[in-house]
Amino acid sequence: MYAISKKSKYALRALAELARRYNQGPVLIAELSARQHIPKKFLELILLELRNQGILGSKKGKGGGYFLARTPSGISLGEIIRALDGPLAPVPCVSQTAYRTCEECNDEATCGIREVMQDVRDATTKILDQESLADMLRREELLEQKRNRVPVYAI
Amino acid sequence: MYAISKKSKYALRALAELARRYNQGPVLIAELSARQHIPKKFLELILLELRNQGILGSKKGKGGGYFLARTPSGISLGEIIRALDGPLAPVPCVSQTAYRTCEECNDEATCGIREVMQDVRDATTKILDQESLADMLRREELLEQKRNRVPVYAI
DNA sequence: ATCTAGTCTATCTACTGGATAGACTATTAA
DNA sequence: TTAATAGTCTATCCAGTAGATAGACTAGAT
Repeated sequence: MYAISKKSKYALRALAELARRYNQGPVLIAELSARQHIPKKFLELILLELRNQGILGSKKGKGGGYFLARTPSGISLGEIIRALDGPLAPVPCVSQTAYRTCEECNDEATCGIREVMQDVRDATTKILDQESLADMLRREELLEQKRNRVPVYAI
Repeated sequence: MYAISKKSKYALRALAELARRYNQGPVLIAELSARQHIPKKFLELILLELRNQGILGSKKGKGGGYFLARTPSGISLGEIIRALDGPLAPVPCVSQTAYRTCEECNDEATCGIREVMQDVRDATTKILDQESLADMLRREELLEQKRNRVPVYAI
């Protein structure tokens, strides 16, 4: 089913990098592309979209580049994914941000599928809307520490 | 993002109908198609696939048709969706049933995105693998009752 | 035997995800 | 003020998939 597109995944990685370097000035597309192994031209489109959505800011000319428009704790993963992949809901009829009726549903009010899908939506938005870029970086730090405590004894 | 395809949605509706008529003999594709407003030829493919996966049984010839291979409480929504749409995981690198490494991930063990997506996967599989067809029908009954208790006073 | 109904293969169209090319424009440092 | 730099935008492109349809084939019931 694979709900997250490559686009969003690339975006998350690029934004994580920008969050790590928050307040250290603009970062070049070329640099992000190289460090995160993201096709440069594709990344351009992604960053542009994120800028239009108010998540990123940019600066042109020499010394320019992209930077977070807000603090890393003020940007949620849910917001990022919604910006690029649209609504988080598994089916249109349970979307909060882009509701659309199922044309063939005999009666939406008593549809069991819908109720279950609503639960799924609630569960995923709860996670993704709570989790900020800052939270995600914190997770990475913890994972890093954990790995260092459990070294792999191999040559 | 819309994780559930029409195929799965059609399947859920058809299976709900078959669950409602469990132990009442085979049901014709044509009848399922008509009652649930599902394109007949498309439904054929879906039912065939579900049969190959051991979720449905079929009987040929006059008086034939499709029927549930197991009891409605023994078939989970997760199983159905997996059969038609593949793994429930939002990204391949957190799938239990079809793990695939992210080719460009610098270090999967410390990937924050991955950890969050794991949480999302856990949350959705918890719901979908717990919920059986029987549970879903029960939900519909409850919704029905609820509606009858809150009548709409309109002409 | 023959009718009925499921099975299977092939095919089609439209759409979308992922990606690339290249011209254009704004900024800034020299 | 101009050359270099770096972001912006539009146009495409290709492959794969979703959704759907057609028709021949096969097994079973009566």
